[in-house]
Amino acid sequence: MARSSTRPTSRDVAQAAGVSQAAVSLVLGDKWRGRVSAATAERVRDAARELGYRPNLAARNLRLGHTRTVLLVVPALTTEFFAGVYTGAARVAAENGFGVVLYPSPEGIGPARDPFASAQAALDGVIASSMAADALTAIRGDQLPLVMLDSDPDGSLGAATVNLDIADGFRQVTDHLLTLGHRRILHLAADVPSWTFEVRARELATRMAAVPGTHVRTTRAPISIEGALTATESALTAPGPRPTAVVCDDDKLAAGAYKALRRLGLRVPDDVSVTGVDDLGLATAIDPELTTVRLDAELFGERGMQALLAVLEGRQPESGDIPVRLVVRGSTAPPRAAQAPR
Amino acid sequence: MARSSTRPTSRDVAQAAGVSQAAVSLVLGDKWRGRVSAATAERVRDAARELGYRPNLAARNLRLGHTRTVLLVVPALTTEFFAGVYTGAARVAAENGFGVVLYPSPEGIGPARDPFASAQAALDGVIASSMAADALTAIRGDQLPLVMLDSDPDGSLGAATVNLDIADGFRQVTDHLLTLGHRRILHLAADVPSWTFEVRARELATRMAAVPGTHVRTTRAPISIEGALTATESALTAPGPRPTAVVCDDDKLAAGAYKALRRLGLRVPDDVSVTGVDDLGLATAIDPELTTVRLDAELFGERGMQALLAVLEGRQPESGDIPVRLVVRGSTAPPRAAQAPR
DNA sequence: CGACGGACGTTATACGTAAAACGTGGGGCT
DNA sequence: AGCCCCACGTTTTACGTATAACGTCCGTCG
Repeated sequence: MARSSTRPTSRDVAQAAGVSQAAVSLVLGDKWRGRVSAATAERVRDAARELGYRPNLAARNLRLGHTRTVLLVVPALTTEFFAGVYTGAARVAAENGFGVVLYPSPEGIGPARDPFASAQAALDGVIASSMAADALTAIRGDQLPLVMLDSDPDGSLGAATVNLDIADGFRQVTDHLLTLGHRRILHLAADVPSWTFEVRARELATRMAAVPGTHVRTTRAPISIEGALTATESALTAPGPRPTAVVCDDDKLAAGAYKALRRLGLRVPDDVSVTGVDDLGLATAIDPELTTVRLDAELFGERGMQALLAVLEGRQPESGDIPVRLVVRGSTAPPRAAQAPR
Repeated sequence: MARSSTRPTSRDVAQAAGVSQAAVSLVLGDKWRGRVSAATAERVRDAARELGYRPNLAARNLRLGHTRTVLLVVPALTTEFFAGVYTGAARVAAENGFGVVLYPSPEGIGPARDPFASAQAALDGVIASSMAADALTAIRGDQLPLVMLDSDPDGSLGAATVNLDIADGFRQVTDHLLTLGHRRILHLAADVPSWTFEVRARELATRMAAVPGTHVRTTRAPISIEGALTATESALTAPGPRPTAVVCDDDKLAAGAYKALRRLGLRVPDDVSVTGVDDLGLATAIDPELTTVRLDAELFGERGMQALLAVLEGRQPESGDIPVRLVVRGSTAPPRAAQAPR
């Protein structure tokens, strides 16, 4: 496991395998048929794996004169629509050995920059959302400087983290609902394995447990309107006293909850209060407007980048969670029972 | 204007300026103080400009051993939230001489690919949305193979285009509303200079003009809920007979129209019908669910990529617009007048 | 008057890869 | 027996850049 501080090159692999650099290139480029014996090829591959060899893309691109990479320019605000465009393009690209990189045209990114300055790539570091969990193992393969967004600060990755203070957000939500008089809460949780969602569940549970006579039920749903709809519908038609409030991990889940409640003939907020998290456009598009925890996505990104810069310069990244704020709108009100005379 | 078929290198610039390649590197790297005379430096810069010199980033990266580029890994579906994350990160990055490239973690992009395979960059070609108009001039600076999405097919750019058949979509919308009995329509148009929006206005106008006794009014709004709200509100409170239907260029505009109508005490679809374009999550999140033109974003992306591949291989890109389909939901109904007995 | 240093450049080199050009030994064919 | 060609590699080169190391020429100072 003794690794040199510098990345292994094809020459290192060659030395380890006892062959020339050219042989390594042939084997790894899968052009060795009839040029290298199968046994030698195997030895080369083993050595490459052993050393954790990754070809230097800058060198390859320079040599080849092309990059098999394509740029997709999309309007500044990456909407769901263009996310789909990207997915389709990336699929076809992958099938053809191409890669796709997104370049959202800049807006408020300082002076108008050369659209291609951003597109050089090969990486000095990585900022990763904890929700993109599947990519993480591969990321650790390289030992690139890494900053995790919204990940367990004590996680095993040993990476710097930048977190939203989502625990405080859920504290605010819980206090708001308790103050209004709610005692039975349904937690519509995102069915995604991520630290940030675990925190939400834990915070809601402990906060409620501190108040006698309260009750929390949890139901999980994928982050989609359909998923939230069915999950909420079945949770609310279950036997037992009906919750007076639905706390959702996400605005989109809240939108699904709205639809479920409508379908059940219940009104928001008169019969049931609803809260979300994010405060994107959706929160004010639905009726009534959603009481939700506002996350400052841009600040989040800035802090993530600053942390990565710190790591790259050998400094200690700034610590401290990013504050969040509950925005109270029309979807929360005192429960019926509380409105009735005692 | 006679350009060599291959990109000029720093050596070409050197030759043109009558100096060595090293001098070019010094001047362009702004490290020439006390090493090169001001006059020579000026000559070098002129030559570089003249030849349209662009440094080869692969070579630079190889030489420097770093790239000043960072990867942001986001969950597969690039949501508005992560668009904000990107914006913030990109701003800080730009201030520090870094670039940011988006890598949405793949989902349904064939076999799980190396997360970094996509991130090599330096470009073979470009796919550009016509809405990212500001970036286009710079794009033409390089003479990279270019595919435009939803752009004027006869445009001056001389680039390949891939278009949605949005004209047919608006034909379907118009016919749907005419069949229901609507005669007075408000067109809530996107205030964005783009071919695709021009087509919508034109198609609606000509289609309606073919039917006597019909009338279209147009009001423009930025693509946001707030913008749509105020535009719709003022358009509907203007003097004259009230439109019985609002045709929106976009689902988000439709959501704004909903809010304006609610504020005016009008019900959808009983008092006013509403249509949109896109059919994203928003269309079914609002109540009633929106009658809208469904655009197949993924197919759009695939076709864009295929076209670019064709251009790169010297083939003729496949032609033919991408079909779209009107999805009828609860936001359209016959107007009151048509329901009344004749 | 000799040498010294600043102004102005140039030459040479390395980054890591891909692949063309170049061996070399031995088995099979004529 | 002589030759060729195949299996199996190696040596060498080039991609375009940044920069360390190395000249010159001339004015100036001791």
